Amino acid sequence: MINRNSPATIDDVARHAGVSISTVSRVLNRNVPVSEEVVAKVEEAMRALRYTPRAAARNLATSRTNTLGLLLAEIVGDFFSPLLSGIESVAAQHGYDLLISTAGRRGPQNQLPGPFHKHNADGLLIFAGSLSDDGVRDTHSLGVPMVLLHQTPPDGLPVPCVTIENKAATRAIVEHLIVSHKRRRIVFLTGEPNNEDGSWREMGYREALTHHNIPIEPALIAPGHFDRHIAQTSIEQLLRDGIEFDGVFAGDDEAAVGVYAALRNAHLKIPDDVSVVGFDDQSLARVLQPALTTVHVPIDQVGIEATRRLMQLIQNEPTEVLTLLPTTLVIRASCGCPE
Amino acid sequence: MINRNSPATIDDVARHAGVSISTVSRVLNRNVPVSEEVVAKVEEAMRALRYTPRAAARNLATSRTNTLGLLLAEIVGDFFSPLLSGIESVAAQHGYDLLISTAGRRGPQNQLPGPFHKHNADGLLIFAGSLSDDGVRDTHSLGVPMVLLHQTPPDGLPVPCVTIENKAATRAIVEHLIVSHKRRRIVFLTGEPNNEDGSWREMGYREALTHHNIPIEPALIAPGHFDRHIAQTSIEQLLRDGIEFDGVFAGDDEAAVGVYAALRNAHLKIPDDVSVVGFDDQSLARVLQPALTTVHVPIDQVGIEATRRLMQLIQNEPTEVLTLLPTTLVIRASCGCPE
DNA sequence: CTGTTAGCGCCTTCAT
DNA sequence: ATGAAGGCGCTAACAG
Repeated sequence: MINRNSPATIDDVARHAGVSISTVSRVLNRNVPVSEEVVAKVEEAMRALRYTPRAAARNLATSRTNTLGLLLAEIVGDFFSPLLSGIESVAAQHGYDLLISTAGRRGPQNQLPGPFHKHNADGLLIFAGSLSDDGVRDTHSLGVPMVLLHQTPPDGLPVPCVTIENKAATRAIVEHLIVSHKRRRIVFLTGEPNNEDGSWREMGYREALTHHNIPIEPALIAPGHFDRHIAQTSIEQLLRDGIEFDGVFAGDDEAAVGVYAALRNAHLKIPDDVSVVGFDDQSLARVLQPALTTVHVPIDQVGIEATRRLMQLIQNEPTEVLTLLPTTLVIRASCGCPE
Repeated sequence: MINRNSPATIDDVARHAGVSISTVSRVLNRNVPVSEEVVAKVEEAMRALRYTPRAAARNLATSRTNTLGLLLAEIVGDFFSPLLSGIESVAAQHGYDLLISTAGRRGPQNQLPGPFHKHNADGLLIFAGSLSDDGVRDTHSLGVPMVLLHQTPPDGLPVPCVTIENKAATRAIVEHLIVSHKRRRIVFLTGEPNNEDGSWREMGYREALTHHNIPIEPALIAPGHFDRHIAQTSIEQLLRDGIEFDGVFAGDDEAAVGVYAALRNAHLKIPDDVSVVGFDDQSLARVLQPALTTVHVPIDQVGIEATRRLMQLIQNEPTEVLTLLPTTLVIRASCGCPE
C-alpha cells in the first residue's frame, strides 16, 4: 500500500472498505439508508485511516458552511463573555461554528470584513457599532441572513433586531430615586453619541422627570460614555462648577465606578449625600460599597435569542422583527434603601 | 444576459471583463504581475457583479483555510475579553479568521470538537482545561499546528506553551505579607485540583513560608477555586472552626471578593485584622474597598504571544517551546500598605 | 503578461 | 441499497 503523507480522503476510505465513495458519503451523512454491515466496514476504515472529512470540500459541494459570523465593534467589557457564551451555546446546539471578527476602533464600517464576505458564514450576528446603516443595507441586499444586536435596522429594513428594554427600566429606576428617596436634582450620564441604549435611557430619564414635574436641566446631563474615567471626570467637573445634585443615574455600572470615585474624593457619602444608580448589573455592582442599585440586563439571553432568530432566518422560518428583552430593577444600597 | 439568481462566480467576472478566469484569479491574489489596464477592467467587473470569492472553493484549491481555531473550556470570566482581544488582533493582522468553540462543562475532552477536526483550521489555540493530554497527543500526532495556553504539554511533546509566571510572583506577594506586614498565619486558597496556575501558586506560597521558617499548616490551605462563593465558604468555615489567621492569599481576584465578604460579615477589618491579596489584577481589584493588592497578569499578552507562536508554527518557522510571561506585584491597600 | 486545463474532496442526481 | 459520474468555484502549473 502506498503511503501518502497527506491525510486520508473519502477515496482512501472507500478503497479501504471496498465500497464506493458515495457509500462512504452516505454513512457520513446518515441521510439515506445504508446496510448495517456496510456501515460497520466503513466506520472501521475511517478509524483505521484516521479519516476526517475536509470542511472546504463539503462546503463547496453543498454551498453551506455551517458557520455563523459574529461581528463586533471591539472585544471589551464585562458583557462580552456572557453574550458570546449565549451565542456559542445556541450555535453549537445547532451544529454551527462561530467565526469572530471586529470592526476595530475605526468605528462602524460600511463593508463587511473580509472573513464574512458572503459564503464564509451562513448567517451574521451584527453587534451595535460594528456596521453602519449603509453596511447593513448593503449586506442585506446581498441576501445574507443577519440579525442586529442592540441596533435598529435602517429605514424599515426587515432585519431582525434583538435588544433590551432600556427606556422603561431607566424611567423606573429614576422614579425610584424621586419617589422613594425624594431626589429632585438627578444627574444623567450619557452613553456615546450614537449609542442607542444610551438614547433610550435618556428618554426614560426625561420621562421620569417630566412625569413628576421636575424640569429637565441641561447642566445635569453630562457625558459618561459607559466608561469609568469619563464618568469620573464629568462628576468632578459638576462638583467644580458648583452644580448641585442629589442623585446620579450613571448610564451603566462601569460609569458608576467613576461616580463612586469622584464622590469619595469629594468626601460625599453615598447614599446619604448622593444616591447613585447604574445599569447592567455587572458582577462588580455587588462588589461596590455601598452595593450598587442598578438594572439587571440578561445579556446572555440577548446572545441566545439573537442566535435563535438567526437560525430561523437561515432555515427560512418566520421570525420576530423586534425582540425586546425585559430588564429588571435591582435594589441594593446605593440609592438609599437598606441593604 | 441571463440573470442567474445565484451570486457571481469567477467565471461571470471573467466573461464580463472579457478575460480568462486565471486573470481574474491573479488580480484577486496579486501574486503575479498583471497589466494595469486589465486590472481596472476586472475590478470594474467585480464591482458591477458584486462579486466576492467563495472561501470554500479557495480553501479546497489551496488546502489552507486561513482560519485559526480557539478551543476553550468555557466562556467566562474577566480574563476572557482581553485574551480573545489579543488573539483576534494578531490573527487579523495576519489575515486569519478566528473560529471559537468550547469543550463545555464536561471538562477536558479527548477529542477535538467537530468544528476543529483538522482542515477547518490551519492551527489551534488550546486553552487549559479544554483538551486532555490524550487529546493533545492525538491532535499533535495528526500534524496540526497548535499551541497550548496555561497548560503544559504531556510528556515531552514539543508543543509550544504560553503561560504566565505564577510561582515567583506568588512567592513575592506572600513574602510581602510576611516581611512588610509581619503576617505569619497566611491562608492559601487553592485553584481547582487540576489547575496548573493554582499548583504553581501553591508552590510559590510554600517556598515563601519555608524561606522564612514558617511551618506549612495544612489547616490554612483551603479550596478557593478562583470562585467568589467557594472562597467565601472556605473562609467562613475557617472562622467557624476557630482557626486563626492574619493573612489570606485568595488564589485570584475573584476569590478575593468572597474573602472580603466573609471577613466583612465576621466584622473583621481588612487590612487591620487580616491582610488579603489576590492574583490577576482584574478590573475589580481597584474597585474593592480597600483596594486589592494583587499580581498583575498580562492576559492580553498571553493571547498575543500564543497567536504569534502559532503563526510561526504554521509558517514552519522555529518558535519557543515555553513562553513564560512576566507578572508584577501591584501593591494597593488590602495588604496593609498606605494607599 | 495571459489563456487552457487539471485537479482540490465531497455531495448528489441518475442508474442499477 | 449501492455505484458511476458530473459539478461546486477556485488555484496553479503549464503553455504560449
